[in-house]
Amino acid sequence: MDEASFLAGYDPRAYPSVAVTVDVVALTIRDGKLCVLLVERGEQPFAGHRALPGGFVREETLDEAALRELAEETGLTSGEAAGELDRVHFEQLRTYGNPGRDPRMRIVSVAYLAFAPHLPEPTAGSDAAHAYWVPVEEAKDLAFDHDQILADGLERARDKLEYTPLATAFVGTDFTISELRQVYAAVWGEELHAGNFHRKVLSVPGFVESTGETAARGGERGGPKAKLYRAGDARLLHPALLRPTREDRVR
Amino acid sequence: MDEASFLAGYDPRAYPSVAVTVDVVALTIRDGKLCVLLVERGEQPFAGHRALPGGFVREETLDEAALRELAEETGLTSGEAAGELDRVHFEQLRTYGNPGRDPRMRIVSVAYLAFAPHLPEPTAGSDAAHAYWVPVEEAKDLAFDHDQILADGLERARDKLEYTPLATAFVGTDFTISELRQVYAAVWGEELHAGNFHRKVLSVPGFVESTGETAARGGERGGPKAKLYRAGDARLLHPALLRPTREDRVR
DNA sequence: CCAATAGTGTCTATGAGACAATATAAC
DNA sequence: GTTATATTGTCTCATAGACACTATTGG
Repeated sequence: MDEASFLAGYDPRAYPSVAVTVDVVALTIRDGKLCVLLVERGEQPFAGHRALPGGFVREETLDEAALRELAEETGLTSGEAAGELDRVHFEQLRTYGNPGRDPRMRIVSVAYLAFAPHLPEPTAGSDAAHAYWVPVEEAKDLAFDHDQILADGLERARDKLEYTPLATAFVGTDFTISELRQVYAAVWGEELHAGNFHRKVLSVPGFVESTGETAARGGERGGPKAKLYRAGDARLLHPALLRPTREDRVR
Repeated sequence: MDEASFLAGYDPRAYPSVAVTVDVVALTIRDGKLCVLLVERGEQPFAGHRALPGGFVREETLDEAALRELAEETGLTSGEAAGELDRVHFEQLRTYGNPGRDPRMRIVSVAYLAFAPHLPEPTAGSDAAHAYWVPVEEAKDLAFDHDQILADGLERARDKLEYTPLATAFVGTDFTISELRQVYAAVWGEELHAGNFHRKVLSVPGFVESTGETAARGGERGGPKAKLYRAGDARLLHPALLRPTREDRVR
């Protein structure tokens, strides 16, 4: 029986109540580490545990709900700070709806993935005082099934770095090739050969384009001033930047 | 405010009622064409239109709901025919929840993608009498946002053929390289060079393994008897079988 | 000066794809 | 026999990655 004929004959409110929420895996890079935005839970269940930011879906699209939740948790809801959210890349990750994933009632949660260049630390005193960035390797024992959601989000992020220009969502509008390489290193958790990476990025059509400008200064410990680039118009990278040591992932 | 603290303070039943359904994009190959399973709608809205099979989620996981719906629509619910479903590859596609996607109420639908070797035509007289396989290029003007869901499913399927052994889900347990090539041709909608495809498939570790057997007979119009293979243990293809003419998809 | 980094050059191994060649089986 | 198909061979070009080298800048 299809959805509609079912609907025509039944009142859905007669069914056990189901709630729909969004949860957001928001990733950024701070101090060379890949970090995820977490909130502190003060109440049962999972009091004292950390969780992904999220909340109920209102009269809005799922995408809007996810963006709203991120804005609320980061405190970037107004003023010039709200503009920061414009550069955040958003995409739906996956939906989690196992019975029992929330001990109180049936909750179906649509998880989103967000990639941010460098959002500020949520400031104390705001609504978001209980939210903060945590290096992903320290984000363990999250509430509900959020460990799984985070793991799925990280896997997606690592995969998409290979064949999309997603990495540019983690840096400013103007960036050096080294900065881009550090994004890959942080997300993949391994160093990349600077020379080969440099040549490869420039060889992918539409990945980056030169601004003609040069960085204000060299590296912290010396080195020439790097050229600046901005994101190109490619939506897919071809050829892709395959990550090393993918043999493990094959079987 | 996160999901849980919100829950603690609010009765979700006070919110506008939201229903959760699953819709299934079930694909198979019949007569060399990629086909999708559709159901005929007899009632408003969208009476006379076709739709993807789907229905409400019950006290079960989302995956179970999708599998159940497919079983009901294909009539493969009992006996030896039910075993056919064991070889169906299932994966979650995406969730659709825009307000207004169903004109009657807020419905959030979790879409699934199913790849089947060769399911029988749903038999008349069963519950599934109103369901049938349709070549994807003829599947237009579907109910609700199902055109979009189908398009997303096809895009996913085409992508996954590149880097996963998904194509083996469309053929029997034993198959020839030519049969595998015809799967790629049907899903990608373009012919592939037989010689290069052959060598490439065999060069990917874990994609296929020889059975040692040979097909009972040659091609319909002549040719040698092909060797038989079965799916290997690879979960990802490396190197990938990149599809031709991907330049269009880059920008 | 010294150390670190940006950027380029070179070499090798591998894969993609065009094309050709050979062998086998249906009709 | 004729034709289509399975399978293998060969050649060329592009790319990945290892490694080396030069130039530039901060300290």
